[in-house]
Formats: sequence, C-alpha cells, structure tokens
Amino acid sequence: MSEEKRFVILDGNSLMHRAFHALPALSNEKGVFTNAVFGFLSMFLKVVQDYEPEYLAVAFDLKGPTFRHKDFSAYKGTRKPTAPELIPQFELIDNCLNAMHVKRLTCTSYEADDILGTMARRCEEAGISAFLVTGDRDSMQLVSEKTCVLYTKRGVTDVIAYTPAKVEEDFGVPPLRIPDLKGLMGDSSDNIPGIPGIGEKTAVKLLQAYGSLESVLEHADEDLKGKQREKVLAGKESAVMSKRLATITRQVPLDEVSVEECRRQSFSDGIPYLETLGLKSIISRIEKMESQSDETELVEPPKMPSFSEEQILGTVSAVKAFLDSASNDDRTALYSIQSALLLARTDGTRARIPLMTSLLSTDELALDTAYEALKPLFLGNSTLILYGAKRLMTELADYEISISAPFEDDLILQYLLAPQMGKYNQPEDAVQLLTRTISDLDQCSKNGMEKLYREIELPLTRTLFDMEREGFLVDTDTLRTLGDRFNSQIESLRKEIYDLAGTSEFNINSTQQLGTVLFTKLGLPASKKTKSGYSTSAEVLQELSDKHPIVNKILLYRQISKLKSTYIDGLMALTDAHGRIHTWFDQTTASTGRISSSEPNLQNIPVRTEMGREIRRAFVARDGCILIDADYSQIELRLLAHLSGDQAMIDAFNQGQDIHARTAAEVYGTTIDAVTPDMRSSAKAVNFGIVYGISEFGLADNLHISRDEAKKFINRYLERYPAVHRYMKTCVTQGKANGYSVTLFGRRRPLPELLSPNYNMRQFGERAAMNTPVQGTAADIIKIAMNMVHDRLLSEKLKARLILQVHDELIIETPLDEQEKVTELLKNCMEHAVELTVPLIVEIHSGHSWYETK
DNA sequence: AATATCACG
DNA sequence: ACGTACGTGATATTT
Repeated sequence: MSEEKRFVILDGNSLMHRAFHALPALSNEKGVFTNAVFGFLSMFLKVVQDYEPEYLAVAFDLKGPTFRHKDFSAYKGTRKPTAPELIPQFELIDNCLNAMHVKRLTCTSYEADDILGTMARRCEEAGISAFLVTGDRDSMQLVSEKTCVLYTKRGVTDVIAYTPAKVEEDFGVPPLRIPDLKGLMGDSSDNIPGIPGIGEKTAVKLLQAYGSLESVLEHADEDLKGKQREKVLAGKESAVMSKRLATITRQVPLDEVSVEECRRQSFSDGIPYLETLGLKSIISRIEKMESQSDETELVEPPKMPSFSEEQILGTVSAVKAFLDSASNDDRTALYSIQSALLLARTDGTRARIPLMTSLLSTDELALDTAYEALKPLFLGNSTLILYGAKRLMTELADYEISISAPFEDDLILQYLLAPQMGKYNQPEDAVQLLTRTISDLDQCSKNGMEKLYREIELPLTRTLFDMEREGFLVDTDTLRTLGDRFNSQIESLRKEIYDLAGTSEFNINSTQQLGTVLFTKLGLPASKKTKSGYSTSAEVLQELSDKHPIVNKILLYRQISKLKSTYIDGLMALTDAHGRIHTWFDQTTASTGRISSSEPNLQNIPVRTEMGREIRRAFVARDGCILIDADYSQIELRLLAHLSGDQAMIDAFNQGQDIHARTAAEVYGTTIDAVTPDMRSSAKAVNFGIVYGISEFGLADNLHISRDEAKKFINRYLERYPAVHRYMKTCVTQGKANGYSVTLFGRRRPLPELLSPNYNMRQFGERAAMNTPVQGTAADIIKIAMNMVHDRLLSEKLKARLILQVHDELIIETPLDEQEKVTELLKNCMEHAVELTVPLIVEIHSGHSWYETK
C-alpha cells in the first residue's frame, strides 16, 4: 500500500483567500501586491515537499458568479466582495502555475470544491490516494479511505490531515453526513441557511440519533418536543435545500483532463517569472527542493549538447568536410524540409544544406547531389537520428541509395509513447529532432519499452520497407476482364432497379435518394435511423429482402459497385510499370500496435463472398514462383488462454480441440460431439465478443437475440472460463490504476477514457482495456515473426521474399525450387516467434494466385 | 470536411 | 436514461 501513487489537488480560491488574509498586504518594489501569491506558493511547496505527490493540480472557480446548483444561485450571491488588492493576484498565480507546469483545473459554473470532489472520485477509481488541500470545511464530506483533506489552519503553512476518523472526531458525524450537518446547522460563511435556531450541538445530536437529515425530518413530528420540534418542522424545506447546497458534486465534466496530464514536473521553468514578482524566498525553496529530489530519485534527465552556430553547406566539398569533422561515437540527426536538409550532431555542431528550388540558383545543391554527398552518413557505422526512417528510405531508393547505418526513429518513439494520438510532433529542425529523440529514448526505456523499440519496431521498419519495395504482382488482364463483367452487371441492375422503383433515373449511390425511393415512394418500413435520415445499410436491407424484389437488386448493385470502384479501378490505378503494386505499411497509426496498409489497402481485399474473392485471382506470383500463405489459427483466443491462464481453455488448445465447439459444449452443458452448427456459431460469436470486451447489448445485437439471453450466455461463458472472467476484471482495474493497458511485450496504450466522467466513454475504455492486450500481443508476435522470416531469407541467401502481412497472415513469393524450404522456414518462425502455455498453430497454403491459397 | 457504407483481421 | 461489440482504409455523396 505504501507503493500507492499520490495526487495532491489544491483549492486555489480557498487557499488564495486564506493566504491573503493571513499575511499583511505586502507589495513588491513595483508596487504590485503579492502576499496571496506568496502565501499560496508557500503552502503549495510545503505540501509538495511533505507528500511528494506523483500528480498535482490546482482547482479554480471561474470568474463571475459561480454556483453549484443553478436553481439556488440566489443563495450564493451575497458574499463579501473580494478585496481589490487580491483580485489581480489571481492572474499572477495563474501565470506562476503555468510557468511551473502545474495543471490548472476550471469548469464553467462549477466551484473549485466540485472539481476537487470530481478529481477525488477519479483517483478512487484509479486506485490513487488523493490529498485535497483547502480551507473549506465543506470538503470534509469528500474524506474517505483513499481521500484525505489537508485543512489549512489559521496560518499559511500548517495543515491538519483529516481521515474519516478525524472528521468524525471533530465534527461528530462521518464524512458522508457533513452535508446533512450543514443542512441542519447551516454555514454563515457560505450563506447556507440551515434551520434557524439549530446549532452545531443539536445538529450533531440529531444526526447521531437518526443517521441522516431525511431521517431526522421524518421523525421530528413524533419524536421531538417543544421548541425544537417546532423549529425543525418549520425549517424542513430550508434544511433540504441547505443540504443540497452543501453537497459537493463529484460529476464535473472535466473530460479533457486526464490524470496523466497532471503528472508533476520540474517547477524550475517558473523561476524567471517568479523573479519578476520578486519572490526570492520561493525561488530558493524551489531550487533547494529540486536539487534534493534529483539526488534521492536518481533520475537524471539525459544530457543535451548545446549547439553552436549553424554552418551553411553550399557545396559538395563543404558537406564532405562537415561529415569528416565528426568523431566515431557522434550521432547525427538528419531532417529534411522543403528548402534544405538540416543536420545536427551530438558534438554540438549543426549545418544546413540549402536545396535548389529553381534552376537559376548557384550556391545551392540539387537534392540528388546533396543525398549523394551524404552517402557516407547513410552507409557508415555511426547512428543516424531520423523522423520517419521508412519515408526517407523510400525517397532515397529513387536515388539508388540505401541506408545501412544504424538509426533511431523519433516518429516510432513518439508512437510507442502515445499510440492513440495519431498525430505526432513534427520537429522544426534537426536540433529539435536530436534533443527530442534523446529525451524520447529516455522516456521509452523508463517505460520498459526499450526492447520493444530496438528489437521489434526498429528492425520492422526495414522489413516493411523491403516488403513495400518488393510489391505484389497483379495480373491486370484478369482484373480488367473481371471489371468488364462487373460493369455489365452493374448496368443491367441499374435498369432493373429503376423499373422496379417505377421512377426515372436516380443515383442509387446516394443514400438519401435511395432512402426516399425505398421508404417514401415504395413505402417499405424504415427501421434504423442515422444522423441524416433512415439507414439503407446492408443490415437493414437484408431485413426487407422479402418485402420487395428491388431490395435484393440493390444489395447486389451495392456489392458489385464496391468491388468495381474500390478494388478493380482502385488497384489498376496503382500498379507500376512491371504490374506490381506497392502498398504503404503504416507502423505508427493503430493504437493497439497493429500495422495498417494504404494506397492501396491490401489488408481488406475481399474474401468473404465468392464474387469478391474472385479479385484474389488477380494477385499472383511471377513466372517460376509461387505464393505461400501462412495464417495463425485462432491467435487471439490462444492469447486469451495464455494471458488469463484459464485451465479449461488452455486444455482445449493443448488437446487440439475446435475452440468454438468446445465453448459451445461448455456453455450449453453438453459434449463436443453433441454440438450443432447453430450452437457452434453462437459460441463463436461469444468468443469474439469476449475478445472485443463483451457487452450484453453488443452480443444480443450480433446474434439477434434478446438482451436477457445474451446476458445468460455471457454469464455461462464466464462461469465455465473463470480465469478469463478474472483476467477481464484485472485488465480494467489495472488499466484504471496505471492509466494504460499493456501487451505481453510491454507495448502500452494510454486509456484516458477509463477515467472519463462520461459513462459511454468509460464503457468504451473498459472494452478497449480488455481488447488491447490480446490484439496488441498478437500484433507484437507477428512482428517478431516477420523480422525473423525477413532476416533468415536474407542470411540463407534465398530469393523468396515476404510481400504482405494481413494482421494474422503472411504471404511470401518464392521461386518454386525454394518452396519446400521456405514453407518450413515460414511455419517455423511464426509458430516459434514466442513460446506460450498453448501452442501457436500456423496453417499454410500455396498457389499461383492468392485465390488458390485458400 | 463530414457522413454513410462496406471491405478486411 | 442512455447508447455499445475491437482494430483499420477507400469510395461516393453531401455540406
């Protein structure tokens, strides 16, 4: 428990007021009042020093009238006006905190203590201890096992730590009953009326006797006597209202703030600003604190070189001279912008090679000349620092230059550090690339991802690059013939559809026009809605297929149009002079660690319907070669068995059972032999659902059964595979505690959604927390296998090449005389990329076309 | 630039 | 009371 993380949240408004009134209204030499700022920061530093929190934030009310419950705003309007010497200090403290990298939390129409309550709730959910620093006694209601209120005493630097026991000792009621107490006795400082004539003593006595305010009011009529009875009965309404006023809401919409964003950073960047305020003693305390903490934690930030003046390299010999001036262990960052190639080296030198933008320029180099001059860098032994190495390799390939030098790739580092972002920080220049890479490498190894980066992702860049260069041969004749066939089918379907609709021509591709025809003109029953009208999705049309002959025609039209435009036309446009097609594998997009494929996407070539599958006849091996297609059988469920350690599931795989049939047998309580195809297919859907982070609604929707039946299904499943159940729960709680989920190889996916106040967002976070370790580990494993296969084909001087990956499937194009050897090699690498408690099984098929490898 | 649909694992 | 299966990319239409 001492390992627990700590989050200190300060009530900015309360502490600023406290500080202002506790200290004389000092002004600095410029005549600016800083006493509240000084007092606040003193308190702030004291708490940080005493509690050493991992996370820090300061909550503020927004300017203007603030109110907790809109309908009661009138009660809050009569506060004393803020002293004129204090008002400008709020802006000063804002600036201080920003400069010191301390997160400020605000939310329109909520008070600071509501924000405190909300953050405390999130901490509880994430298993973090919260410390709320405030001078507001209302906040005592937030105290719990996990949440401690540090109440400021009269001075500025002393606090009293309130635990649940301490609250009860001082207030006479447990934390939860503080609003009830205020409801009875009121609070003049907060303009809460309570019941006139009921003071603290009476209020506590009543609550101790009856528990809650509601219970007190309920029993007042019969149990109380005399004046007290009259007062309570008369004050009922005021009491209820007062309780609501005193109740802190713990549901402030602070969506955009994640716990991780509040991680404590060094305050030293704030020193220059504090100097302008003349807060010398604060500065020296910060300096003292940070020098101490460096010693104790032993976390030194990586050393950064300081850079000299930029050299302009206008000639090839100047470039050569710059490269020659390096010593062996220097690393060089290379970053290209439109007008120049920028270099920065760990010895602190930097250079710019201006690029020719027009034919007239003289003291600039043409891009090919510049790259040629940099060849020693690309082919040498010292490390290159790059941003998007694969892009550069692709560009250099046009100039017949390849990179054999070792390299770092900051794009990949940033992806590993925050894969959900999608967008990364593009460096502005080579110096920034160099320094950022050094610090990202530092963070990466601190997060235990160094092996993932060096042994999986970085080598994979080369593997993917080689696959892209190789490409996949496409038989354009096959494609064209198929396209013609599709076209004539589309044409005749169009006419039939217009006839059946009894309309003039309309655009069948327009969901709007189609919807009008189906649901208005033909009067078919519309079911699902979209944002802009009724859905015409295949799922909806399928339901209507019996109602009108036009429906099936439309479904067929849709299917064939899709095939024609996306696959026939799309692919033909992208074949090179040799009829090969080169996809782009994106290593930094998918938040789970998968790679994606685009321009064209070769990971979604049709296979599920026969007509679509025909497209695969066009994907072929070159003359004298054959395609080998290897796919992992049930890799995600095997991983679920391994990761959860569920004995029944592990046994099923170790005995080579059909996992869906086994699951059906478990859930329906029969033997595997007695499982019908229907039972098996339902069980298959549940297996998928489990991997996706099941919800009863989702399963019900998928299987077209009632929610109740879906629920029973899931419950039976989790009973039969209890370790899976435990594992799913662990995924969520660990995700909340850490703020991310992890794969077997240490890949992380931050999951801020888990702490969202929005229910749907949170639910989504929970499903992602259950799915990511499984999908992500599968991605890790196939990446390992790809690197192994790639390296072995080269080292064994084979001509066979990897040409495609489709998540759990690898395709190799191999000369026929290598087929046997390569098949063995491929199967071996994939099945033994990692050893688990269950076997990994790979199924292999060969054929001249991709169609034939099924 | 956003939306709807549908192709894959 | 409310909206859900996880992860992608391409196309056509509409704003």
